[in-house]
Amino acid sequence: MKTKRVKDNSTRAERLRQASRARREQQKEGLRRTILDAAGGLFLEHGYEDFSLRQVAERIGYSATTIYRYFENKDELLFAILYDGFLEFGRKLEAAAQSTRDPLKRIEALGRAYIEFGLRNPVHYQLMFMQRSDFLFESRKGQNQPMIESFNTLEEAVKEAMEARVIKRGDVDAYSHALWAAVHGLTSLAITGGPRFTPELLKKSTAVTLRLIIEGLRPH
Amino acid sequence: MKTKRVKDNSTRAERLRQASRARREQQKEGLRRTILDAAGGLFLEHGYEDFSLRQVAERIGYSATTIYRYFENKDELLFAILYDGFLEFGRKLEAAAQSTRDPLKRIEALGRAYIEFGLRNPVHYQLMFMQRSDFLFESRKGQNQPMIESFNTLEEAVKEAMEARVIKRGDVDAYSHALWAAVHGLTSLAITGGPRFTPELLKKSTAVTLRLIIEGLRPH
Amino acid sequence: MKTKRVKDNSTRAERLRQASRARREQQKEGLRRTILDAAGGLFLEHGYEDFSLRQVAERIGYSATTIYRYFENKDELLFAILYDGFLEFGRKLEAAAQSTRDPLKRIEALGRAYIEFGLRNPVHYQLMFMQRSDFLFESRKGQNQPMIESFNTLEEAVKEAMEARVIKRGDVDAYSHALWAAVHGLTSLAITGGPRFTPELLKKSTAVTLRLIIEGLRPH
Amino acid sequence: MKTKRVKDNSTRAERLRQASRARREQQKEGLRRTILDAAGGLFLEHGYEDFSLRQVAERIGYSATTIYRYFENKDELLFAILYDGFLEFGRKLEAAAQSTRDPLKRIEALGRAYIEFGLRNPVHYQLMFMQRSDFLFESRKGQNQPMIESFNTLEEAVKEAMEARVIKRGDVDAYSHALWAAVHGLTSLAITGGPRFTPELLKKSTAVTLRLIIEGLRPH
DNA sequence: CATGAATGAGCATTCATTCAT
DNA sequence: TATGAATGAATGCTCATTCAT
Repeated sequence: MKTKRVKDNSTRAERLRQASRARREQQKEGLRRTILDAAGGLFLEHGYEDFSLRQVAERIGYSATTIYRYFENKDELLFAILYDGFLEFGRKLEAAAQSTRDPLKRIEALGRAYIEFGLRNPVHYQLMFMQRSDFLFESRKGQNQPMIESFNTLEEAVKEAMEARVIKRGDVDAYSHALWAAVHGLTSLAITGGPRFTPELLKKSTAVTLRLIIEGLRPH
Repeated sequence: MKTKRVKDNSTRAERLRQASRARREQQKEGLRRTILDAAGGLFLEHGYEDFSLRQVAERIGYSATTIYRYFENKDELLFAILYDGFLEFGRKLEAAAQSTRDPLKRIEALGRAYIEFGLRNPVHYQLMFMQRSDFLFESRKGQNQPMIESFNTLEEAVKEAMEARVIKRGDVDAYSHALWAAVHGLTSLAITGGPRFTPELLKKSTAVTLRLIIEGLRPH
Repeated sequence: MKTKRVKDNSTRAERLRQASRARREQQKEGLRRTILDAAGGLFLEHGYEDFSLRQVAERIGYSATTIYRYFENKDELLFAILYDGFLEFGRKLEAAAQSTRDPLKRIEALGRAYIEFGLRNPVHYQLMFMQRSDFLFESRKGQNQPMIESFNTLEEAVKEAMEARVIKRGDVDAYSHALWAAVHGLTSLAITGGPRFTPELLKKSTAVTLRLIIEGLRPH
Repeated sequence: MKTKRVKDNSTRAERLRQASRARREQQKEGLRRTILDAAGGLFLEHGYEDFSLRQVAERIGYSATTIYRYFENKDELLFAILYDGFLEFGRKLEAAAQSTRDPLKRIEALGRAYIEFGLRNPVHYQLMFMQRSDFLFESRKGQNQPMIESFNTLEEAVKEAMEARVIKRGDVDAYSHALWAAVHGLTSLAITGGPRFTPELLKKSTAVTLRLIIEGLRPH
């Protein structure tokens, strides 16, 4: 909604300098990345709706048309962000899963990794889990594999813990979703909540949430 | 005001006029609701961004201009939805809080009421908790009371339960947020998740989530 | 142009009070006048373009529809202002003409009266002489008599002064137009000029302009 | 910039590219002018209020959006006209001032130049002197220099004439404004007056007005 | 590889006006 | 006498996208 749009306060000169920097970076890494990053930035600052290719173009100091060299259209660009997000997300969860052999600690590690990912990559997180993004997958059936795999990592951990008898017997699927819900709830509230969620509150709540869930999962 | 002036010896004409006015007012209220509902529907279908007064108008079969008779502008319309949501939300939580005297059961009831509200009013829920809606409150300082009260209801329940020693001692604030996060996580995932979250899965997960949290909260 | 529009700073309450006052006045004098006055006020404040029946209606505390009881449409309202202006203008010039028997002083008196009218009735003056108002006369052929008469008053005075040999012989028409131009120039600059034309400057310039013209008109 | 790098051994391709760019730029400047002219035309025909970018677009046979490639927004377009006007106006006055060394003739020349400018550029003149155009300068502080300079040219001429004793001693400021008022009066009446001001009448009145003022200014 | 030119569609909002009551 | 309800048309402006170069 226009109402929300905040005019970019940076002067034209500043924007150009930024753009120039962007150009330099591009030589190293490819314009594609630059676009992706700029898009992410805008996303974060102005939200989903006030995110236009035009603005991305201006920010990176290239013409709007140029973006079309790298992404077929807006959705494609959005999908690229989304997909990148899922890849990184998968990597982080995997790493967490392998960080310990203790099934219970693994669950906790997964939870922490999840939350941390969201807080560090709010743009991706929003696109991945807080927005209707079905339409982005529509013409890309099967490409949502990464999301499924990530959930599998979680589920696997729950199953193993259950088999190791360190958590109560029960419906693995339901347990996994409950776990997911808990960490997602915290993450998304933190992202949307703005100033309400101070770092301290967040830390406290994270610890408590994870402890509660783990505690709840334990036998007895 | 004329109603007050005459006691009962209003002429037939007057009574008719009154009736007519009442009817008109009811009609007016009617269209207002219609608009609100249509807006909600669009919101749900197309998401936050693709929601325009134009579309609302078309959907209800009125001209776009007409909407302005009922809402001063787009934000006002959005705010109306939001506000309605908070009122109903508050009512539901309050009702849940008073549905039982057992502190532990009260917490569970609150959780269930929360989730249920979200699932039954996804439009409102999205606007209330899944979107940056600060800007709607910006020019309406003080009107976000309902939101605060609702959270208080939750916190109060946690505090009482703690005082009654049915849950572990601990940081009330953190516990409350953790509880909130858990129910919000489930609710929001269910809303965004689309078909993935089947009614059964949802039911299962809800039960499990609440049990986990409650279990986790219990002493020992 | 919207750019120029300045939001009405008065609170709603104030506006209502104003409206109520307007209502009372109406009982004495007729709503027609109230509308005319409010229209003039808006005209003055917001300029020609940002002048809407809607705003007039709001200002006087009546519905927009009501205005149509008194004026067939916007142009009619505009014309009424214009016409009123010409009537009053004619009266003022006539009075000035009859205020003295000295032909030279009469010319000066006319000039002063002209300028004074413009400064006291800037709204009317703008509509009468500073705007394309042909279209208002289009369907009212013959109703622009007052304007012609006013000019005649001027021309008559010039002619008499010439016959009385107190001013140089010459083209009466050209002299009259030159005189008109001089006072119009001052008046219109003063109206548009905003703060540039301070009261002092105005006074000085008025005196000088009239003296210059009169001086120039004198034989030798 | 490439033009600078190679001395003359530019390849044929490069030269072509240069030419193409130049042509394009010329075309660009061309369309800019076309827009400006069309805007001016509309202005003249329909007046200030009924002047919309849409209409300009339609008139030149381009989409409304296209205009935004050439002018950031409506105000910018208006300002461009205004500014062009002031530049040309300044040039014309300056030329008139330098056309003679006789102080009295210079004043007359300035007056003639003024009127002539107005009649030849009615659009610009209206925007410059017959309309509230402050708001266009609002965000462009300091850019209204040309207007001030022009008035200075006038005032300077008056001052010099006074020092040369060819006009009466008196308040330079007041004299200048009186002079300005006289020529402005004639010019603006001619512009608004439509058919009433025939070329002959205009010529006559111009001559008379200037003679009157000059005559009035002369000592004795 | 990158751009400039251009557009059609859309949006929020305001306006003059009509009609039934 | 006055109003509430409603509308079609217009406005300034932004957006995603295409096309030729």
